[in-house]
Amino acid sequence: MKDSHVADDVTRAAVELFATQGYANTSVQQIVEAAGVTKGAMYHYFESKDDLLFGIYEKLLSLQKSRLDEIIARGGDVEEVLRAVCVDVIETSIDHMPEGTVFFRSMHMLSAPRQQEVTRRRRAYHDEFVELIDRGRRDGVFRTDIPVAVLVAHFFSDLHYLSHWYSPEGPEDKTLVAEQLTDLFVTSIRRTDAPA
Amino acid sequence: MKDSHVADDVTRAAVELFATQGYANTSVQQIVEAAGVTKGAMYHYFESKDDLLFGIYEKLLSLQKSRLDEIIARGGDVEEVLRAVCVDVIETSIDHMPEGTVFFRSMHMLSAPRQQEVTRRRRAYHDEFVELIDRGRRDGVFRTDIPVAVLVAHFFSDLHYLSHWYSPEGPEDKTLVAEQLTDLFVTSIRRTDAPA
DNA sequence: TGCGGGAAACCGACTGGACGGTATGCACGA
DNA sequence: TCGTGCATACCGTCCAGTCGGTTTCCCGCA
Repeated sequence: MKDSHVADDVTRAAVELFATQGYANTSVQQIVEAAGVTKGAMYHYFESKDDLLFGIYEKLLSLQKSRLDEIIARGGDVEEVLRAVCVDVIETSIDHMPEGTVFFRSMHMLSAPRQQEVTRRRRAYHDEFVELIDRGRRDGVFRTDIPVAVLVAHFFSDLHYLSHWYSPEGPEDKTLVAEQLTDLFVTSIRRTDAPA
Repeated sequence: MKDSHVADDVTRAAVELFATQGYANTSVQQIVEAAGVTKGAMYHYFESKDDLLFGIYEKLLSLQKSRLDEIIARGGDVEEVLRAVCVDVIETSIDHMPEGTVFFRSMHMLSAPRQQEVTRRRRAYHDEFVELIDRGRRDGVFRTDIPVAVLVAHFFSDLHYLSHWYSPEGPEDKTLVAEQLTDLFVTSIRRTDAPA
């Protein structure tokens, strides 16, 4: 996958179609027609249909990971950092909703090795997130009566579900929703009683 | 779709295969082989592959809706009822994890009219859930600074995500996780300040 | 109890079409 | 004249669904 207007157009069309119809229900023919190119052109830039899908993941994963790193690198109060991370990843997810939809819906359609690669990259994000919460727990800010795995899953679930209910054309404002979901999460994991 | 050992076996095999390989990647041939029957037998009980998928949804939706109705009918303190509803639906989801996985992953593979039917049934559940939270708000128990839609989505997201992280063979106990997730949710939506 | 017959259950080879991927060739700029 | 970028026709495969045929089951009747 290289840079070119063909590759870009194809990727854009693919994301759109995969998100609305699903990966399996979208033929390569449909994609190239929507992108206004021919199959030959497409297969000149991509090795396979699978390649197309992986490219979408690749881009989204890189983006989110680099944003996470950047926010954490800025440092500061744990709760503030966590809030910033949450708000940012929700907003980014909303900005890339079609990609997100495809991501969660079609990951199992990838070839096994590529699925592993995606899982590996996601775990990197996951682990950094866990570390952040752990820091908050050591500082006595976050509750320790619930396993971290559950806490983390509780937040990631919101990201997953976004594409199932949020509509950019709807009444809810992007930033507002991001702050509201973040607030719900942070409120629920904050320690309220005195340390044991 | 009628009752018979063939129909049951086929359904069971289909759920299992759809959950692990995805709907599109599973051929009818694979299903009937796994179920130990022939294609002819299967097509005697089901109209299409699509029918098979819809049957899975149908059963899960009916089950969860009837459990919801029953719990609400018992009545009682709003927060207690909500907790019971949440814990129950999480436990049920865990008990039927393969169905849930298929549900969230392959709904878009259904024919348009059947997708609508599923959406309709889900909305029925959704609306009842909203009503419960609204009651809690009127009673001054739940916060009103966040739209109900966001609150509800925040909970449903946990159900969706379950199949992505929870493993019945893992260290986490089903009931415990259900209670923990419920607690996180209820804690976050409870009103903490005095009414405005 | 045995029999006839009709319907329901079941079998599995086959078909028609879709689809991912390829082979071949051409245009054009360096 | 050579390579890159692309067009187009084509191929092999796979698979949902069908269909003619066979077996099993059941029930009325002698």
